[in-house]
Amino acid sequence: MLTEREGRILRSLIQEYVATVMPVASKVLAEKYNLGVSPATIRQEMARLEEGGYVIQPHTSAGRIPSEKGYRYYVELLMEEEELPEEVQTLIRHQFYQVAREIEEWFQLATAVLSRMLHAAAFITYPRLSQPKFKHLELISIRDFLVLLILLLREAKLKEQTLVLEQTLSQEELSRISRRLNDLFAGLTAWEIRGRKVEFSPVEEKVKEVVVELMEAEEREYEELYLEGLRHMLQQPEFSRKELALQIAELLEERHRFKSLLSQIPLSDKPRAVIGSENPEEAMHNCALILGSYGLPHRASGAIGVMGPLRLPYEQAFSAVRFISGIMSELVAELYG
Amino acid sequence: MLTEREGRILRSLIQEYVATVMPVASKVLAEKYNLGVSPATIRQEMARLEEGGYVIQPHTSAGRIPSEKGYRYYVELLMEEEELPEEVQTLIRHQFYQVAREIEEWFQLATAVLSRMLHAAAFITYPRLSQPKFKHLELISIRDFLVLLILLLREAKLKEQTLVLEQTLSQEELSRISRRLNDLFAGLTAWEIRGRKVEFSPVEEKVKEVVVELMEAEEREYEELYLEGLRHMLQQPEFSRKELALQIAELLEERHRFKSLLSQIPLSDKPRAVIGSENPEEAMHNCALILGSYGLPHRASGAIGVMGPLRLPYEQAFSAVRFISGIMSELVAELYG
DNA sequence: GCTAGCACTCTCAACGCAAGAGTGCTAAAA
DNA sequence: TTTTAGCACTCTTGCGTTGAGAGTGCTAGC
Repeated sequence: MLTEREGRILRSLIQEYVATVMPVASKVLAEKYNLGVSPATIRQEMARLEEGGYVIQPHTSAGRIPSEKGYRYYVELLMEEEELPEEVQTLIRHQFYQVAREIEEWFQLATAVLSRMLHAAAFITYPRLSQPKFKHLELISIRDFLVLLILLLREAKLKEQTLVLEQTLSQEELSRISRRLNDLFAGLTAWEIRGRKVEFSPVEEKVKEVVVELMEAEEREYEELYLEGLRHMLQQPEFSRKELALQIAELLEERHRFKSLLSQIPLSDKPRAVIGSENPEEAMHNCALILGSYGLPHRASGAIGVMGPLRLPYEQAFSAVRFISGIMSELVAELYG
Repeated sequence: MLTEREGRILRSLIQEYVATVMPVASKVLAEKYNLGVSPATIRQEMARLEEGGYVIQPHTSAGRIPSEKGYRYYVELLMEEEELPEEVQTLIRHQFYQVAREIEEWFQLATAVLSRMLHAAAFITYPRLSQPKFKHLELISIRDFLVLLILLLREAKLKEQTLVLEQTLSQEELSRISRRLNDLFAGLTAWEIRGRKVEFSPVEEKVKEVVVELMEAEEREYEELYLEGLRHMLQQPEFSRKELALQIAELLEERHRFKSLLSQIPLSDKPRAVIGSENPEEAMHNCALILGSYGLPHRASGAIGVMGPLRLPYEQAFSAVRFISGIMSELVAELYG
């Protein structure tokens, strides 16, 4: 626990560092932030902050930069959380009501806004249910034995798959089958469908199998992930060392790695920060993540967040993520009741 | 037009440069490629190649590197095109028959194979028809006024859109409407649907409008693009200068820019190379593109290709793209008859 | 407890220098 | 006439030196 003055100095130091990306000297702190003490005093305090591990001195004759511990302390205790300015809020809301009523459009917009605002990458996942439920299926004859199965889940998630049947069926027969299965499966989970003890024709049996598989796959993992603004993140000077940038690019290209990373971090109603080596993924030890959730808790919620260098404008990031996730929640609630 | 010996030297030089990424000296050419002449002679020839603009000398005491013109000449006249080795072909074919019968899976695999094989980024677009034709539509009630419209086109492309109606309709009524429209629109193009002079109810009219819009949007541009292996490309030493790498990352993140770039280059049955400044997009003046097509000509064809540094293994790239596009053509033909 | 002053340390850019690589040219050989 | 051996020349690259500048830690006095 830091004294009040140590805290003030740490806060100023972080703000200055976030703005300038250069080690911060005692002199500039004394000049720019009216701390009411001389550089010499600040130097003494900084030495103690360093002892405590909150700041780091790259070399003897340099200023200090915040450490992970410093950022963590800042996020926890020093940050003055604020709402986005009213004008910005209306501006963003406006944009959301101008695009089409489609979840992909919202994703696109949400990530674009976050990414541009924070000069970081932004991402969002599909809203996900712990137990996806069957809503509707449709079978459409493509040609000969080939049939397209379209499966709609309760949470408005659409899946498709082509099937190869042993025999050719007319569109009428297919429609009859899909009507029957729609009646039987309405509102059920994958597990409940498996347990349904009814006589099925071989074709129906096959369709049922595929439906269950698709639903179980859906249960297992986050669905497609929207990611945008990688370029903003990689422009930041901390990623000028090429290997760093590559590690990140690699991680994000292997979507499943990033997705499984997200599912390791429990979501809460408030956005939380994952700073540097707190992150299970080694490639992200030089990054900070602000991760929030949106949607209807326990029904259809997804993750949303930004990813940037450790030197993130944390206040802004928190309020932006909070605000956008709020909007997304409203939109999702409106659409899926 | 180069003499036979100049050609041999240029070819050796390019091969050596592609392998080592360092300016090529006369001595190593004489040693490694049995050209039957001494370094001194090679030096004279290289001086003439440089006069002709086929090679460049980074500075006086360095070897030569190929210029764009040199690469172009190589691709046109010097390259010995060859098939991929038999084993590799069977290996790849095998992989294709192991994944699910789904176009996305094939895309994923095709780009992964190309990208890994050539250490470059690989991409593929959906097969596209000059005139998409209506196949089937489905209306599914979501809640209150909200309806999900699913539109399937002849070329097995699925589109979806939510509609807001003025009134609540039951699933039965929706099914009746979709049956009627399916009968009326079967096999028609957007233009033909517009011309259909039939009495429509307001709801039907609205659905028709959306269908036509979706189909026209489909006509206008390439559909979603699969891109993979950006990391392989950016690992190449020519992209160690950060700005270059960033330009590319930026270009590829703005998908529409890349797509419109692709539609500017006419597709032919043979893969073609777009080298450096031949590319209309400035950010790609340091890249080479090998661009092929696949699918059924004039019916459902898409673009497929790789993108790497100028120093691409051109023979391999051509044969790989040719081979994979062949496989994709077979698969598409099989699926869409 | 705070601060002015000063010595100390470390980085960074500039400079010079020597080694090495590869060429172009010339004169002799084929 | 063409090829080649030999050599001088040029340019890059790496390394060590040096001086300026930045920022600190410490100490003594307020």
